[in-house]
Amino acid sequence: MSTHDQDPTERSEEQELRNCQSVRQILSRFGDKWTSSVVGVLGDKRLRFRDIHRAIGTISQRMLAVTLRGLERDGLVVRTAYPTVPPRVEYHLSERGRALIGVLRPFGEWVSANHDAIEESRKIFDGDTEEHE
Amino acid sequence: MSTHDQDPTERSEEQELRNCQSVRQILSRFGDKWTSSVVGVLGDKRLRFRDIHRAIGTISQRMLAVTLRGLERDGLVVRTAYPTVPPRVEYHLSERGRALIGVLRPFGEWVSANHDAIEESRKIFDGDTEEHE
DNA sequence: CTGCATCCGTATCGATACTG
DNA sequence: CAGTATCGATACGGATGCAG
Repeated sequence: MSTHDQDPTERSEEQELRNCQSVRQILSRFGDKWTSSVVGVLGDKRLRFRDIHRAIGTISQRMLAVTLRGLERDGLVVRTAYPTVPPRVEYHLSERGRALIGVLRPFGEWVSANHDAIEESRKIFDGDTEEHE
Repeated sequence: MSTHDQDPTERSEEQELRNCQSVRQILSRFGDKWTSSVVGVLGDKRLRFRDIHRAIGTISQRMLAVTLRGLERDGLVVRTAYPTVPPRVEYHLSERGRALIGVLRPFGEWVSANHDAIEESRKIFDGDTEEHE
């Protein structure tokens, strides 16, 4: 995973574990409740806080602020504040953010393609375990 | 949430939002604390509960059971129980599971490549916000 | 050996109210 | 407009004990 591994037998477990943690950190950011929606709404656009808030509709101001902070902290979103009255703040995806969603796209397509099959697996699984009662 | 969307001009947005939810569901499974470790340990092998437990080392039995149930429910892992005494249960990745980690690999490589840069962004961000005290 | 039940601490989320 | 502060509800994770 880390580099192009030419050692298929046994690459360093230690490094793989560390790597696993990094991957999980990013994955859990996108696995949280709002990040993917925010990134999806942003797309290639520059949007104000209010516009993102309205576009998503069901997110609270607090969670939008928290989500944007997290993305900004990782350098995936750029925040631009204009010192005007009333204040105006714009957000847009950084280069890094755009690259990341590009890498994530094949994953999204796979999920779309397999969504129905996964749903069915869940139904079957839930049905089977219920029969124990 | 997407049900009240009354914008007839942009139908793709609606579908994209629904899609977003599906993607997030899978993403949050892999974003949880243990799934990626379990999948990583499994690899191409068939392993018993106990072996997975030992391989990860720090996971509790409870969380391993919960994680495996979740993966099995989505059809990503296959569980095989032998009715012996003492019981013996083996787990291995399904075809679907293998396909999914294949799709996830480019993501993992991207994270490895950008891990240091992200770390630095966080340090800078945390340093800047601390100055407010 | 497998893995569920229980309890408990912590983290996350959401609603509301408030500030600059 | 763009947030922060506070609180309560819920979800998640870990330790322990026990059953099949």
